[in-house]
Amino acid sequence: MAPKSVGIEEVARHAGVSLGSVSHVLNHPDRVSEAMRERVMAAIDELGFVRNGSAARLRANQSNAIGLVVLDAGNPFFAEVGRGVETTMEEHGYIVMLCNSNGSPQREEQHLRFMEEQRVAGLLITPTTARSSDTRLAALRKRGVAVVLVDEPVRRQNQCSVAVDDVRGGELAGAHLVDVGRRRIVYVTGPDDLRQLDDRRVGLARAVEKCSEPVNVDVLRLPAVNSREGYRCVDELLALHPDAVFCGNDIVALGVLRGLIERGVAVPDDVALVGFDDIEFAGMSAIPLTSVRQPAFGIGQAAAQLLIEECNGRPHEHRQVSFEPELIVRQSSRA
Amino acid sequence: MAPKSVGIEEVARHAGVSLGSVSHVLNHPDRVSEAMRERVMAAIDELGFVRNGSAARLRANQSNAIGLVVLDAGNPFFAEVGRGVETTMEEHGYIVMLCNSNGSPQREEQHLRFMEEQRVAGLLITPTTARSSDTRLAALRKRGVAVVLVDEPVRRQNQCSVAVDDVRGGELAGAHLVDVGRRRIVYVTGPDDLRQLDDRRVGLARAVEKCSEPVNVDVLRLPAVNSREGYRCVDELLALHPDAVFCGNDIVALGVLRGLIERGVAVPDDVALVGFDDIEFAGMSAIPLTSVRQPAFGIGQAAAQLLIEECNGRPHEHRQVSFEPELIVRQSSRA
DNA sequence: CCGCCCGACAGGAACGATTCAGCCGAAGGT
DNA sequence: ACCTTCGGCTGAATCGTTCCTGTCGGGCGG
Repeated sequence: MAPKSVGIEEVARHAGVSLGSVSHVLNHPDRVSEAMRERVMAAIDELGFVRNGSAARLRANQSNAIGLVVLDAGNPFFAEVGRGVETTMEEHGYIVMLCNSNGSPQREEQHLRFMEEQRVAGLLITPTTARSSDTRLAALRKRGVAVVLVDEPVRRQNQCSVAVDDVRGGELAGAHLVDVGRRRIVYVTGPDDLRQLDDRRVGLARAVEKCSEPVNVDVLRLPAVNSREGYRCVDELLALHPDAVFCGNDIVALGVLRGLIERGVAVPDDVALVGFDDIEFAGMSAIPLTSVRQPAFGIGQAAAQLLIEECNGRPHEHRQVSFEPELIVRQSSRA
Repeated sequence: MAPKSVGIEEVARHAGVSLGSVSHVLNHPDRVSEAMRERVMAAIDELGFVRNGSAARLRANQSNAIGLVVLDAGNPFFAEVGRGVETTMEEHGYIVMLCNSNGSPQREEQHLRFMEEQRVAGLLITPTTARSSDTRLAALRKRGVAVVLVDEPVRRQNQCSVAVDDVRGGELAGAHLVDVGRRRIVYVTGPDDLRQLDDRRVGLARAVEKCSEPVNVDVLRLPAVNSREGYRCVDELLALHPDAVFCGNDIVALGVLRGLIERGVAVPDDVALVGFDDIEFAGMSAIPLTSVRQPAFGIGQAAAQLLIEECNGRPHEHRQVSFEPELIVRQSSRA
């Protein structure tokens, strides 16, 4: 079937030059004469030669690809982060391989191993759980792979990271809900090991403590953080008789919102609703959603920038970039 | 700096066995004794060995990775297709590399070349434009790479493809709008070379022709197919005085919807609105959006299935899978 | 005119895993 | 007791590039 894949050698023969010269044309066009370049290029086109990246990397022991492992590629927030990463990486000649861990440590593990086998130059990752990822990431770093944590806070000083202060974000949301007079808040979160979601809960709790009147906070834990689960949990949610609901992210909030509307619950009059991320659709939902904005695109860009610095191996100081979250108040929680 | 990356040879030495045996343990665990396997595994763990995928592929000249190149990774429709692909591929031990062409042929070209250099086993692609992609895809196929077109209709019989009948989808939408008494329809589309969007327009035109009364159809072309552009174009859109708007996809429709609402246009009374794709958020928007559903997850699964068949090289007959679109009527276009 | 230097190219040794032919020793058949 | 067989293992050849070392010829200074 395969028409004897053509290698650099055949190109050389066809152009009547040596093997090494072909390589030079490809990698150091400035070091060869014009005539040579043209001859070789002609042969390449004619034979339809494509360089074998595996062989090249085997020899060079590094590639121009970087890996991006996200928690949920279907979440517009991460899609936007990805766009930021790609934009920056493209400018620097890197290729981005996007992998989706779907919040599953096993899948994450699988992807990381693959990346490691591919000898990627660097890795951007939103870890599923700090514990499970730490050892593998340490191993990667020891092997010389640059690693930048995305959407993960300063844990230790020995690594680069980009994050939004999730606690602060939760606090903003909580303070706002208390402000508009809510006293029975339910926090809707996901599987118990997602750090971001937990930090937001902590922030909420902190804001609530500052209130002079007593405020009740319940937590509703979903098996997965997506619209469907948000929609499904509404009965359970209403059983807690909240006057406000704060969701760990917008896609859950949108699911919840739909459920509330279907049951005739008035938003925000009966129940105020606040999400997190401020994805594009938050402002377009049935009742425009109050949300805590994260600068997704900027996060991606910043992470890519850090990774590039680290890849270039300059005497590199690990840095932690932190973005401030911003509360965007819309109709779903107005007084 | 890298601590002398450990190779298979060092593992062999450490375990006191031959180099070939280590390879056997990794690739044909059934052909070696229990004792050997344990010894080698211990050495691997101890040294933190990770196989060099480049070397392996160089020798084998094929990998277990497949590429997925989509038009817009930020569009929930493609995200869902991606999920379908990943789910199926994972079951068969393949790794999916997701690349985003963002509708740009250059970027697509860049990604395709990268994939080719990587010697991926197969490729799933939603081409930007048929013309620009055709020659490169043909080259890939000639080189023995399986290629399946995603969301692209039966163009020729010599390739696999998975698609939804976009013309039919457009027809469904058009017939519906005519049914609910609309006579001044604007079709909102994107850059002129996107096949899907054009097919939908053709379907719309076909439906309109069947109407006994005269129906006016205008076309509004946006520079990009996203919410922002949809939102921006509303003034221009309203200048055409439509009583119905059909958008090439849901994300544009959601942008348009937001613009209409802000301007106090009553939906569906003044203007009926229909989208395409039926993404998850369509049903959750300010005014639930009528949309033409595509089974995104199923499309991804089917495409992956075809690709796997083709990869396995069985005497493979190229097949074209076609899904039927389904009109989901919601409030945005109800009579 | 001779030697030197320099640019342009040729040739070949890695890179690390795979795989195949071959080897060895034990078990089984005659 | 000898030959065959077979499982389990070894070692070397191999994949396609890269990059370093060598060679060759021409230009230039002495």
